[in-house]
Amino acid sequence: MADRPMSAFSDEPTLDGYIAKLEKRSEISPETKVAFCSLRAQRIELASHQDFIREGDAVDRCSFVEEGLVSRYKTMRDGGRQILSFHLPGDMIDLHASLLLVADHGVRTHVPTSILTVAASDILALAADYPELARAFWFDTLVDAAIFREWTLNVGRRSARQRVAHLLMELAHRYNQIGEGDGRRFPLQLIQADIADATGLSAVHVNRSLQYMRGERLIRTQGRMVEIEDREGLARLAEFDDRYLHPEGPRQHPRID
Amino acid sequence: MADRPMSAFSDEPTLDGYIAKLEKRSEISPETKVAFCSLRAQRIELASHQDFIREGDAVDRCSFVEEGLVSRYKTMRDGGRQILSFHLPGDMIDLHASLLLVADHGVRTHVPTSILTVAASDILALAADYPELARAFWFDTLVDAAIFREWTLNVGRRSARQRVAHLLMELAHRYNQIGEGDGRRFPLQLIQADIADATGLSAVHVNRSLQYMRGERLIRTQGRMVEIEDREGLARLAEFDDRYLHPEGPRQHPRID
DNA sequence: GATAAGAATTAACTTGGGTTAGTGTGATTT
DNA sequence: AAATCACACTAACCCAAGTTAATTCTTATC
Repeated sequence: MADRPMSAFSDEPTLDGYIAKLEKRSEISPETKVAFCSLRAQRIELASHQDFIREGDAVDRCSFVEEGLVSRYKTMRDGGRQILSFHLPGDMIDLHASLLLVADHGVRTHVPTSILTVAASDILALAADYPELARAFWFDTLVDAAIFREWTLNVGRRSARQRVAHLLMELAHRYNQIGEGDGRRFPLQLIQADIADATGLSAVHVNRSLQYMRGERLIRTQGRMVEIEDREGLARLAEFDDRYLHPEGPRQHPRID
Repeated sequence: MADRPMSAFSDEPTLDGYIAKLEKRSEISPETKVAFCSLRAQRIELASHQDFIREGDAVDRCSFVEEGLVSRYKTMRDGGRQILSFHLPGDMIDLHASLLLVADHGVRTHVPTSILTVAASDILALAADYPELARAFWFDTLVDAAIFREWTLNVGRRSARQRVAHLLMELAHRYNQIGEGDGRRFPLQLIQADIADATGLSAVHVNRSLQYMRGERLIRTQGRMVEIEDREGLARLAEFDDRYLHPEGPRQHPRID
């Protein structure tokens, strides 16, 4: 958390992070921006490894990560956990709460995290009034789905080393997208048991995989920071292709009258 | 295919199947229905095990399954395939084509299949004019994402037997939703290698898993038909909970002015 | 009804990753 | 500076699932 000092938090909860993300993808008119930013948001501050939403909870608010790191996960009867996605600052989580009524998965933090929540009904009303936003929300949902597909491939068909390598590549890319690091260095705010939960492996085997990658000079770690030493090598190992992250934004000017 | 005779195909491609699906979830006004059904659709007839879309293809049309069965999949360099989802008659596939430009996965048939395609720009224009439809498309995308999440759990954390059992339960439910079978019997239009691709297993191990389930009197098979003998038992084995299929439709009357 | 092709099944053997039960190690707390 | 805690790391052993390859069984097709 050293990179983003607590002093950066304004007292008034603002949704600037998400707007910044939208603007990277397509132009947003000033009116839309004003309307979105005037949503009444509530800030929630959570400690590390805290449940924010539990599976089965009724949900009526959508949430954004302002600062920190959260994951969405499902659990098995035997306690096994599968992490489904990670959400970095500026990400909207639980956009689905706007249309679905019950959470089919949990959300929890991995570091001290600040979350902003907005009433789902406000999001829907806004989507009805500003087609630009409706499209942006839909696009967000589509990218979400694309990432889930890639994760299904990851845990379904890749070897342990590939799975861990792929996760590291994804995180490096996504931290880069939000302006942290250069696509090679990023703060790995996860313990090895978390990586295991995300990759469908045991913590012990995650450790073995990380050591293999260090031994092959693909990555280096110093404390919580990861540095990708050999980008091509790691990408080759992971069969990583960043297209599924859809950094380019939605199709433009789609209306043909 | 015996259940749905080829004669059921009208000569004019119609999108009735999808409309029927939407109407199960929420009321659709007659005008919206007319507007949707007047979309210019093209029908494509495909043989069994044919690629319809290949990974990396530029996509500018959205497609619906009229009759048959298709899957979306990703492939590995070594030829390994991971099926990401199945699509039954009435399902919209590649709704994401309306906003994303390149397919990040392939689509192929498993039996002779008839597909209807509509220009992505027409879909977007319609979504802009009929908020009802925009919401329906978004909801569809959310349910899609929910199914991908469940599949990630399936291949990431469940045992081989559980994975296969879970897939059978999902298919039984979905065929039931579209009025085929009673939730116990359904046509399994997949070879064991397909099940392997969907569950992240080898075909041999799928065979072992199926035999286990037959031995435990959980399922019975006759040719391509599967009958679930012990619904509770299979659900328990699979840890199946149908909520992720969201049969209930989207949140109603969400607008609060 | 012979032939061929496509699937399902079986068996023998291998292996990647899980499990258990530890031992470091560096940060906090007292 | 001892004690505690959380996490990283190791080693020994095990097993679920993969691999290969041969053998039925089914289904089309001629």
